[in-house]
Amino acid sequence: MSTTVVTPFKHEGHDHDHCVDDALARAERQCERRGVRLTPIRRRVLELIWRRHEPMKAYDLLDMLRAERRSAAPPTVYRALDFLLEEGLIHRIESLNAYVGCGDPDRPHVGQFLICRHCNAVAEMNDADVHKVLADKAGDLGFQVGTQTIEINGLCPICRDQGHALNAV
Amino acid sequence: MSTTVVTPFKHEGHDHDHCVDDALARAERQCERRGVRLTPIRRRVLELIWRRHEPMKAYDLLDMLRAERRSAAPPTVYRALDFLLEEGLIHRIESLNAYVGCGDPDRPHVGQFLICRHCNAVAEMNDADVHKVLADKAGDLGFQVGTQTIEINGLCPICRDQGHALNAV
DNA sequence: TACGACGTGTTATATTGTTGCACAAGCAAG
DNA sequence: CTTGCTTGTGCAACAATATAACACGTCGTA
Repeated sequence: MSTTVVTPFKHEGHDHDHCVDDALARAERQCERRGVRLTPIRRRVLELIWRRHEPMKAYDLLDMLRAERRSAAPPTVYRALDFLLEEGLIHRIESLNAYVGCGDPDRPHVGQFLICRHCNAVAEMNDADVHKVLADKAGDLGFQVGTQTIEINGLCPICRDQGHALNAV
Repeated sequence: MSTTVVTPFKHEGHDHDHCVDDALARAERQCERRGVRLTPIRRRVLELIWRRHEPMKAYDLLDMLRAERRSAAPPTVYRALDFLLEEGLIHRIESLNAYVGCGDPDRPHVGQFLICRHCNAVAEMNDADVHKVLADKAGDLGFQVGTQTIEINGLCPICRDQGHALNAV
């Protein structure tokens, strides 16, 4: 089984406070190791992203930031996001213009995302088979693969079990 | 081999006029069959997209439209794009906010795109193995797959052969 | 003819992301 | 410690992408 579940769906009963604290602690350790600064703004943005455990839009983050920091403006948020992306602490979901926390920031990687169209939950996989079959097929066409953007829209286990259907977006 | 190359890279020596005319003729036939109207605006937008054979941005299309139709405004372009997307005549590249022609509009499908970071050329694959491995892996996690967004950034055969490197974006 | 569906024109607005410059905070060399 | 460098932040404006709302026109058809 080559699947690594980097960030699972937020299942019922998971201790979300703990999950967020964990992510922040990991981020702090990693930044220290790398000699980069997880400043209060950057830390707060990362926390806001993890708190919701679903893709967060830049301007939603901005609104939240503004509630506690009068000076917050678009560049405030985008700079923090750029830093967090750079350090691998978050990923950008292209199909949503939104950002999610990364459960495994240590190694640089691109994620393979499963996005629930009903509840917006996101899980991140990192599956070597997926990566390989894409790289092989692209290679057959003479294409040299750089970064893969893979975003699957559908229904998460919980929403599926609740009888929500794919066709009704 | 489960790979279908829906739209190949524009290789040297390919007769681009013919390629564009073909795409337009196919589009016309398909719209007629379906009883929908490929109006002059819609046809022109489709033609502009095919002409360049690379991802086209909405506002670039708008600028071109405006050159020949004074009344063109953002809704003019976006309505045409919506129609063309709906009919499967073009695809949207999420990671670029751009649009490309589809070489096989007949059957509804989502494409798997190879995008050259050097020359911006795009090829569309539609590979059943890729689709299946993703669906299987997602299924293992209890996720029901709806639509797949797959966009691979890298180097097309020509740019690769010319010695361009991946790391230099 | 009258109606209804569809396509377009027009204006305004919403959403998402960037540039440029000034200032402040942390840090290292002398 | 202080000078100077690098990095982070404040702030104002702007650029790029996309949608809303409503009026009007065209065309097929009852």
